[in-house]
Amino acid sequence: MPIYNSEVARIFDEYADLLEIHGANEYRVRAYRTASRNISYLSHNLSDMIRQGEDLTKLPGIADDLAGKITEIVKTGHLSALEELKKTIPEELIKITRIAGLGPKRAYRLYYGLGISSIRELEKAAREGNIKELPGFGIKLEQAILDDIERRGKLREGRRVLYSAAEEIVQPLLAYLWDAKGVKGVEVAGSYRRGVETVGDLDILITSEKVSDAVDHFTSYDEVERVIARGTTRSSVILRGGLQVDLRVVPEESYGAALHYFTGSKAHSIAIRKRGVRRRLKINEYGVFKGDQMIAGRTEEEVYARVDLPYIEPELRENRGEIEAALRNNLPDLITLNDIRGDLHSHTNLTDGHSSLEEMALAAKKRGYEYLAITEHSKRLTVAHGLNKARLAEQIERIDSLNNQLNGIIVLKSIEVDILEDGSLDLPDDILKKLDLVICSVHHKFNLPREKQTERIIRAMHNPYFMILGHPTGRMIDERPPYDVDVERLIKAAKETGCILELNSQPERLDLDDIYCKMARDMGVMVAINSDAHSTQELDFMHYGVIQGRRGWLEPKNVLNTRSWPELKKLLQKSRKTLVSGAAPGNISEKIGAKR
DNA sequence: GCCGTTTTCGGCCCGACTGTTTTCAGTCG
Repeated sequence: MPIYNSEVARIFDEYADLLEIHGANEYRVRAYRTASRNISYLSHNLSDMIRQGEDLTKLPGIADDLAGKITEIVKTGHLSALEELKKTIPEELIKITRIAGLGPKRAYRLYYGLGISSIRELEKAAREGNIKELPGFGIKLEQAILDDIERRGKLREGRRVLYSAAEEIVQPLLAYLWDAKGVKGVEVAGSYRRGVETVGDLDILITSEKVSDAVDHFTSYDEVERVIARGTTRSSVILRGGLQVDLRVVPEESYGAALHYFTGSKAHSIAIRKRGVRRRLKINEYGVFKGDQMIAGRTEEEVYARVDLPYIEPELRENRGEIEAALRNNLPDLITLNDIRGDLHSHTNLTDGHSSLEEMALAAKKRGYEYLAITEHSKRLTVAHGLNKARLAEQIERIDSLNNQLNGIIVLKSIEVDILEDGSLDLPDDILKKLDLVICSVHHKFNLPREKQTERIIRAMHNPYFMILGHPTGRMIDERPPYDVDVERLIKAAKETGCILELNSQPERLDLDDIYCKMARDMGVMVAINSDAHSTQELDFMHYGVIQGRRGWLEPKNVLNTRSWPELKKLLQKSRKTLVSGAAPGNISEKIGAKR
């Protein structure tokens, strides 16, 4: 059973958590966290590196000690130092540090003072009034603990909200904040601005001539349930529904510095400030300082310029190589919604969609698209009334006739065909061959062992009509984990067989995720960003996919549906001819000119 | 525990806010 990078990263993170509670040197803790983060974004498998005798200390943040620990984990599946530590500190204490107001120090005191090692015990002790008696604790902290436990109960433990749900909250809140007297600027920062698929809280930045008015206006917003902090420059509230919103009021001359600082990510901010330190500059949310003198801060561009970097787009700010790319003058020219020329995945009311064929076509035209692929489910998916060969043949005729009537939009004859358990497709080649486009997806048997699931999909990719792998991991954020599949191998197989991977824009899917998008891009495999719309309105989901794609460093040239229909048609036909004629597997990505 | 334009030891990002304290520790982002 090979150990994956994510497992090594998880073990290092857990070790860091326990070390912190144990009171270890904070920089030692930080070293494990840094290593964990670096490992989880690595595009090479650590197991492979060790087997091939590569030097792990070449990796950032890894020296002899951690290289040894990685080797131990890869060879034995666990870390003995972590097992030892668990004997002195219960691992459940980690959960306690996630409660608002509690961190490692207080968790440790709760454990040694009252023997508390679980949320349940914590709640009981707080209700009985035992916590306020501990030194360093008091009545307010005790109440705050109870409040947070209750809030988590409502929200489900540690839940973050989908980006799309946060978007619904953000729009009216921003409009409301603009109404305050003296407001000169309002912007959302934080993970929302970086386009992260789920948002833990909202960070809003405001510039105003009347600071206290702005804070008053904010805290009296109709949706505010509770005010949890109220300072002169910062204020935090909990909205109905449980989402926390932090407001920061900043002066205009600091706006860029503040926006940069509060957009994060934390890792990116730290890396930027370290570059500042090396230049004897102090960078904080008020600006860039040389001694006591402020030398920049009105715009983000100014801040970057002071550490000799070009502007870096928010979606890239994760310290996953964007600073190094900026130094090489090699930042990606990120895709935008305007680059998208069509949608290659949609359904109609013939199967499980809600709009008619004509309605979908016209809605796509209205969005300025050149083409829309109607990709109904295939017969295996009975709950969705999937099409058999005869019904698909009828649909092909309907689309042909619709295309004769329509102007300015082309409907592609397509299918989202099921990949069966043995890796064959749910419809025969003789009908697939009549289509413009074939998406292949896994919709059942999610629980196959990793090896079998991976083989199943790779076998399907060798079918000459396989063009796009739909929602490659099947995950539903917060609802269903991805099926166990080796995505790195899928990307390699896509490269070999000339297949394209989908980035599905349904807000709870966003599958591929950002990290795998970048991996596909780095390996020269193209991505198709599709809405998977089941109604005309859902065509607008495309923008979620574009945001995720930007987080995955995708440029227009990496994305299939930035091509015009004639280009796309030529490429798909060419690719199919190569594959059907039995020649060596072609590579659509290379043919279309995807670089890198 | 890592790292090196302060290079093999000494530093490692920075400030606001709260609560529990009488000057600051802990948490948070």
